[in-house]
Amino acid sequence: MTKKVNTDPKLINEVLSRGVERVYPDKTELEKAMRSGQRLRLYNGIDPSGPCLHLGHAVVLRKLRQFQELGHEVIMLIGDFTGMIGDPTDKSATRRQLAKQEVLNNCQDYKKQASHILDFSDKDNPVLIKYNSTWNSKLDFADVLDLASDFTVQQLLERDMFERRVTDGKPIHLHEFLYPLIQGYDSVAMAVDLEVGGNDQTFNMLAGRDMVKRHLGKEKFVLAMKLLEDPTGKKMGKTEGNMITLVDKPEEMYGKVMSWTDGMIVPGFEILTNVPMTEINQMDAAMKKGNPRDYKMRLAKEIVTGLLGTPAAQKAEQEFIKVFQKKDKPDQMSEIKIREKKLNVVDLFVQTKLVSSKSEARRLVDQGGLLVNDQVVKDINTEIEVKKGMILQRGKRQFVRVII
RNA sequence: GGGUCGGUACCGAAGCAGUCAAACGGGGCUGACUGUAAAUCAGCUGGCUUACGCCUUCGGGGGUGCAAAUCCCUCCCGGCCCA
Repeated sequence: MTKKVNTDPKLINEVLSRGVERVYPDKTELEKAMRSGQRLRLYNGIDPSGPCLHLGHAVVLRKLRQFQELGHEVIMLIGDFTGMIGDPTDKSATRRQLAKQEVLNNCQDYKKQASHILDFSDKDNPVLIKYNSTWNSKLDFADVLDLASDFTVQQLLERDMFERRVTDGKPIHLHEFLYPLIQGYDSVAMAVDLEVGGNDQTFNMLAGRDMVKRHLGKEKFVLAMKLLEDPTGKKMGKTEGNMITLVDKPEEMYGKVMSWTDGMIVPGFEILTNVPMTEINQMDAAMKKGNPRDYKMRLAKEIVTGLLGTPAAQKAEQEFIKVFQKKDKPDQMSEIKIREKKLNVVDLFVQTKLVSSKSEARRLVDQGGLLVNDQVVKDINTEIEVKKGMILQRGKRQFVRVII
């Protein structure tokens, strides 16, 4: 506890309000603690359900980064234990082993991906990585029962997700029910002062707060972040295809941001960039008169810059203007070797993997969605002479270059 | 343990012997339009086939029948109620 933390009230206020949905028990209490010079230990837990972190994670990680910069002790917790028992359909032992391997694989790259945002190698105050299997796998049944006695069934049922499932007559598995306990125990095991997470995690984070109070006799603050979504509640690319992951190419990131609804622009600036709030408010006002597209382009550029740096962002923007505004071709596209000299369109596109089946290729030809060197293919019987450098295109955004 | 309802395509959800590759909604794809890859509108959305048509699919397995997602048997999984 010799390390100094920054107690600048203005900075603290910014950290505790920007992109923040709510602080529990309340903001002033946490503010007081931070101003006192106390070095807080805080963390965010990541569920290793997929191989890639995405922008939703970035929102929370960015908040952690701000705490790191203030000098607080930041932990990135990987929920490898919780992740392993996560899927209720996996019942057999062999499947569970597989799941374990998968979870490990998923975790592997998290550090690398998160290092776009967090600093793990800072000499004075690096972000620490922990795995919750470290302590969870040591608990025995008696320990679990002891922890379980902290809560009543009614308390756990309060979670809206459970409530809904009960009214819908959907199953709730017992281990899902215990999730808040397991997650809450992380807070106890690490003896943290603060947990940061998305507001969808509020229930679990608060369960942890209760447990810390009971077992360690201290306050654990909870900071719930706003989620990445349109203010109208419209979800923002939550489906896999549209989710922006931290391993996406800059061009992809930029393009995906551009496909967000206009309503996402202001929240996006708030939670994913460092553009000052005053400026964001100005833009908000200006946007109502002008063309939101330009502000969205700035947002896309800011986001890519924040994650991958300025050069990448500039390139991505140029590419976007080229391909989508001027309807030109991208500079780089994937390439494929074709052996045959002459092929039917359908077979040709199947080989490039631009389409997944012959039927799909036929459908797309019907719809005018397949192009060879800018020419729309009109007839599925068309024979194509395969030439080097030939450009095959599906729809507006998928290209492949033939290299023979 | 008893009763009862249910398991359908990527997801949600209709269908309950032939006209079912299976309504509808979401998602995805393509097109038109546009300031955008937004919104809106239109089409498409199991596979093979130029097409006629054929093949695979409705929890698993086995039956009945000219014909099954639809009926019967059995197994697996779940909801609700009773104990």
